[in-house]
Amino acid sequence: MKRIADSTVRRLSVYLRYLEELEARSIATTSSDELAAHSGTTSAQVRKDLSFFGSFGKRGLGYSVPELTDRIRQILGLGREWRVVIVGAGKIGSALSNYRGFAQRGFTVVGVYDNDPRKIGKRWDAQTVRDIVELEDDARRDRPDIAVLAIPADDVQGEVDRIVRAGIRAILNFAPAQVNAPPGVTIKNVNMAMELEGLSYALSHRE
Amino acid sequence: MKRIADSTVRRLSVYLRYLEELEARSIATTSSDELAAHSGTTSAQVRKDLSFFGSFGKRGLGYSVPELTDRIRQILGLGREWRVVIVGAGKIGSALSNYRGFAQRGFTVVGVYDNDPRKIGKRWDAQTVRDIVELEDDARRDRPDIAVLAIPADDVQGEVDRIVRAGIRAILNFAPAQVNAPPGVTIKNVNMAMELEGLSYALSHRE
DNA sequence: GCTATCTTGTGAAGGATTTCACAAAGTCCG
DNA sequence: CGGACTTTGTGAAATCCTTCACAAGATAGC
Repeated sequence: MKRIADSTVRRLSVYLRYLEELEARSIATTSSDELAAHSGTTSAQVRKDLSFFGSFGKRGLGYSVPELTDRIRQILGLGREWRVVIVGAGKIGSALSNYRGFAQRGFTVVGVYDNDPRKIGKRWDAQTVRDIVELEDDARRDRPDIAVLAIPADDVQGEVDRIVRAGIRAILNFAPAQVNAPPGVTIKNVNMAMELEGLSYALSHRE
Repeated sequence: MKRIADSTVRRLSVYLRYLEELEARSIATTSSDELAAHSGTTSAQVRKDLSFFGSFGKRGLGYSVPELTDRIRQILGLGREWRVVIVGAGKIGSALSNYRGFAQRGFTVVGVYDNDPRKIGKRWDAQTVRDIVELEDDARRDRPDIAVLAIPADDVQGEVDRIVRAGIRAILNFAPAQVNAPPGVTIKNVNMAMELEGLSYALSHRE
């Protein structure tokens, strides 16, 4: 299959959220126009995005909400459980695992790790914090798919290497640091400093 | 001035982080090649990004670290204090305000708000949580520039409207919801669900 | 001062993404 | 059943962003 742009995948996520809302309200059909209005894009963009994966609508009528919801879930790979480990038993990881959409979409926390002796062994949400050095051994048993990396900026690369050695091939990185991963490992960076600086830039360049 | 791509501004942020590291190590000069290697891009991209704002290097030599650091800080609008209010006294806001780069780059928390009576009046980091209904009045006195919106997905739009009424023109939104702002107000969305779904998509579409 | 070498700054080319615009397919109603 | 209307799916055009490639400016060594 042709490579799909990152921006397309992100928009599918947004469409899905609105579709779930429609489903909860028992609304049976929607249109590219309506999806666009609630997703901050245009109807042509919605149709183009969906067209990469098939044609799910009916001309003149629009899209069946349950069907399109299912299709997008399938496209995004949300039809199964994803096993997640959180590296860094701090506030960000906690916010994430308490987020109700997290479990709802099939993401399950199978372990929480830290390197701080004061945290190891303590209760943290529904988990007990484990020593980060045990990640590689544990991974053989727990088979996590995704690591959420939420540690301070120091030695981010070392932890990325450890995660990769543990056989995990997807990382959500909250540390404000640039990291390299071998090919075959996907990293998404969420960088609050960068976003704030983007706002600072926007505020500074108003005419 | 010509409109600058969002991606360019984000990369400037990354360059700045590396430059600060070089500065801390008292290294006097660097090159587009070196900046690129530490920022996950190419040297041509670095030079092109900088060229939108001027020419800061010396041919054959590279860039002066202190000078380029200053210039990028200026471009990003980091030469001044930015007054920030946090709406939603939860873990995300707390993680953000405890992040050491936050104060370092001139972002100051001038108020924390919530609508939960159990939180209002309580201590939260170095602040006392105030009632969200007071935001508009307080803003006249505190003159915040940026609002960090970190509440659950319900009624995000209502809070955005309140923030805009309070005269704040930049919002960093952590709520997993699409929001509309009037022109002149900049919103950056940080959406963890979206990022996770992006990873799910990547894991599902490996050959 | 001359040559070899380095690295920037930047037009032009190439590639990717978004927008346009319209034929095709379906519904609705008289 | 036919005409008016709606909305999709998609090539083509337009726009935006990245990469290429190289002249020009600067240094260093002899």
